[in-house]
Amino acid sequence: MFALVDCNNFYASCEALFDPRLRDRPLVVLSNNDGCVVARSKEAKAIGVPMGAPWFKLREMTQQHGIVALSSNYALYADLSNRVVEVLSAFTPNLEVYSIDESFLDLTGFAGLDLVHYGQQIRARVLQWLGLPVCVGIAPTKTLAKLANHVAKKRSGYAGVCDLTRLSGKELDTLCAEIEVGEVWGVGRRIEERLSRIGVRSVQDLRQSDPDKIRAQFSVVLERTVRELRGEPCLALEEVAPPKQQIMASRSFGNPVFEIEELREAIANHVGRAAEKLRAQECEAGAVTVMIRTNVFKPEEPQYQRTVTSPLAEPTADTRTLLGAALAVLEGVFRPGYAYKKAGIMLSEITPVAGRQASLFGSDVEMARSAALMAAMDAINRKWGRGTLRPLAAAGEASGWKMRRERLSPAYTTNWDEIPGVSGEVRLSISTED
DNA sequence: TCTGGGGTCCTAGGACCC
DNA sequence: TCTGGGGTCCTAGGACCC
Repeated sequence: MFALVDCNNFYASCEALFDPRLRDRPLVVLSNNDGCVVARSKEAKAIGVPMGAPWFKLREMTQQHGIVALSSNYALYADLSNRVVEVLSAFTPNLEVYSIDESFLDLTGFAGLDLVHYGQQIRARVLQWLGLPVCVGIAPTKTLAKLANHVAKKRSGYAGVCDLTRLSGKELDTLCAEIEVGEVWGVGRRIEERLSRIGVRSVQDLRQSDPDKIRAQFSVVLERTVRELRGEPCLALEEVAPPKQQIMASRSFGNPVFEIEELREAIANHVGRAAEKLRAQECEAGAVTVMIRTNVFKPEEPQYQRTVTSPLAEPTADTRTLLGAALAVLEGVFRPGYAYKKAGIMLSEITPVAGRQASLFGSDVEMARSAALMAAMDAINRKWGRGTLRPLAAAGEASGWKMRRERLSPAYTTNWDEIPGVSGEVRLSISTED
C-alpha cells in the first residue's frame, strides 16, 4: 500500500508562508530568468493564469487582477522540502522522495489502521509544524496513489485525503469514468491524443484496455500503467536514488551575449556546479558536452546552435580537467557575430570512483592530490557559501550572462542575514489539534 | 524588452560480429 | 530457381516526469 503526499501549490505556499501579505492573493512563481510561470497559488489558478505562460505576456492580466510574481527561490523551496520529508519520515519506515514536493510512503502492513484517519494526521502535522498544506492519496499501486492524490486535491468532499481502497468496485468505476485519461501519471499530451483516436478518453477506458494490445500499439511503459491502474503493482518504491547517469548545468542569459569571454565565464560556472554534484555522488565523468545557442524565440535573428561532446582520456571528477575539456570545445564551436541566449554543459559516462580502473599513464600521486584539492574546495564552499572558491575562468567581471532574478524573496531559512525578524507585540496561540 | 532547467526510459534502425 | 540465423552496441529521436 502506498500513500502519495503532495504539497499544494508548493512554491507559492513557501512564499506565502513567510510573507502573509501574499496570502489570498493571486501569486505566481517564475522560472529561472523570470521567464515563465512555474507555480500558481489557488487564487492565480482561479483567475485563469495558465501554467508555463511567459510572464511578459501576462502584463494586462497582472494589472487587472493585481497578480504578484516572484523569482524562483530554490534555496527556500529545497530547505522546506527537506523539512517536509523529515516530518513524513515519522509516519513510515520506507519513503521515496519523488520530487521537490512529493513523496511516496510505504504503508504496507498498516492495514490495521484507519488509513484515511492516518492521512488526516499527516496533513495536520505538516500544516501545524511547517505551515504547508498537503494532500494525501492512498492506493495499492503508485499510479493509483497518484490518481487518488489528484482526487484528494480536486474534490473537496475528500478533505484532502483519498483512499481508493475505501471505494466499492462500482464507485471506483464511476470515479474513473469521470476523470480524463490525461490525468494519469505517465500519460502525456501525445499519448493522450493517440489514445483518444482509439476511443480511450477516460481513466476508466484505459483501465479496461487489454494490456497486451496496449503494449503492441504503444509500449511496455504504457502497459505497466494499465496494469497499475488495475491494481497490479509494477513499480516499486525506490528509497535510495540511483546515481545520476548524466549531470547537466545550463542557463539562459539575462541579456544576449556576443563575446566568447562571457561564454567562457558562464561555461566555467556551469562546469563548477556540475562537477560539485558529480563528486557529491562519488563518481567520475568520462565525457563533457558543451551546448551554446541563440534565442530560438527570435527566428528573425540569425540562428546558431551547436552541441559537441568531448570524450576524456580517462574519467575524472577534477573541475580543472573537466573545465579544460569544456573550454576547448567552446573555442571550437564559438562563432562570432551571434547573439547567444543560452549555454550549458553536460557530464556523462558517469562511473563510481570506487570501481575505478588503474590508469596506464596517470600517476597515483597526481590523482590523490586532485582528490584532496577537490575535497578541500567542496568543504570550503559548503562552509562559506557556493562560489567562495572557484576556477579563475568562472570569476570574471562579466555579468551579461547571469540570469535575471528581479523579484527574489529572502533566503528566510538558509541564510543568517536573511532570517525574518519579529517586532511589536506577539501573541502565540498553540493548537492541540494534532 | 521579455519564453526554465533538470532528468529518465524505450524504440527503431544502422553497423558490425561470427 | 535458389542467398541464414543469431547476436551486440551505438545513436537519434520520442515520450514522459517535476
